[in-house]
Amino acid sequence: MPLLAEMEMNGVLLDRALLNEMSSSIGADMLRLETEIYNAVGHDFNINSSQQLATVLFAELGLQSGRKTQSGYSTDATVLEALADAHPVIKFILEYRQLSKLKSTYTDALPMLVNPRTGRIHTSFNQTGTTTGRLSSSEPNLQNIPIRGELGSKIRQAIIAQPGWLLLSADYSQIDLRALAHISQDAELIATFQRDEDVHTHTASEVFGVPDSEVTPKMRRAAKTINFGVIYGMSGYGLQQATDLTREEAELFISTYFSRYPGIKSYIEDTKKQAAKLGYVQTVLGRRRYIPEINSTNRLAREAAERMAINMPVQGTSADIIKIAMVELHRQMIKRDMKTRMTLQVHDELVFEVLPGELEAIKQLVQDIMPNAMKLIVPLKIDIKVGKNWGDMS
DNA sequence: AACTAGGCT
DNA sequence: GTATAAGCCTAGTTG
Repeated sequence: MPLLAEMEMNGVLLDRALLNEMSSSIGADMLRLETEIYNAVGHDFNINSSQQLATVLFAELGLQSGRKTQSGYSTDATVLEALADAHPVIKFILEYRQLSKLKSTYTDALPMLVNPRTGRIHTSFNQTGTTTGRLSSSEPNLQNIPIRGELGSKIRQAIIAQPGWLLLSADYSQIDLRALAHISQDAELIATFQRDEDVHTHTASEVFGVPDSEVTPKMRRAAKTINFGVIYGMSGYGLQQATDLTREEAELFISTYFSRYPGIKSYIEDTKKQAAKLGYVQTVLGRRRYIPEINSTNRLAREAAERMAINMPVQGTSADIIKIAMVELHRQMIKRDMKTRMTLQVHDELVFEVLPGELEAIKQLVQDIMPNAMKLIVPLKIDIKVGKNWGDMS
């Protein structure tokens, strides 16, 4: 029996042959990279050890060390990327790291978690594991299956429907920013969604002072970073780190953003004040998160608490919305005695394993229920895709 | 068990 | 002077 705090859903099927083949080919690539790395460095060492790697890079090769961790110099991807032109071994290490992650966490691990009785993977969806109201997923975590890059997308293709069936994915479009528009009541952000515009393009247009039609990909990318950054309480420094802007440009970018979206600025200020006064913040539905550190005399601790306070109502409201949709969808599927099953939730996305004869019915249900799960001041939109696996859908 | 790193939304 | 973007889970290394 699962704990009350877990949902045991139907499980998903794996293309084991695909994963097997990927494990082998990744393993072969890693061996090649290993040799390249040892040659470039002049000796063997454990590439998986960040400690040993730091010694090699910063003490032996004399590369410029950067950020420090608690125990020494960081060798994470942002540090290595900055060193990519300084020594040929860096690119090999970055590639090795990527392959190592995908192999150990996914292509090797997933097949071992197939239940011999059902032939499926049964993750646990933990309902009490987060501070914001999101679900989490474990053993295995099916909420962090790779999607980026050729290999990532290939791993996702290994999550398949049973023969003759289909997977349907329905994801909310920009749900966090729509929740933010609702909570903050910012006029400009509300108008963007009411006009059904591309939110990142529109932010770029506002901040750079050009028409939407003249927003370049680079401008849109910067706007996207700030749109997400705002939800997380990002600083000028943080924006600078995440983009190729200078510190001054980043500061200006943020202050311009707040002048164009004054409701967002007030939301952030009001939320910090409310949290300090009450000791908690809450979602639209009243789900609370207590944040005792909000009044800490330690500035770092207090500022971290402020960012949590800013983020929780947004992330938590999105979680409330998709949970309502899940409950209602489940009810309606039972009522219609459908064979189609809800199989995964990934924060703003639901995945169903669909009997083809029920495809139109489930599409209709999803389209009726998800956008109407909660009435916000802006519309909720979803995108629906269908395919034989989770990797290529249209 | 703590730490580092990296996968996802 | 210092650190600086929310929420998770898993794997490998180290002591």
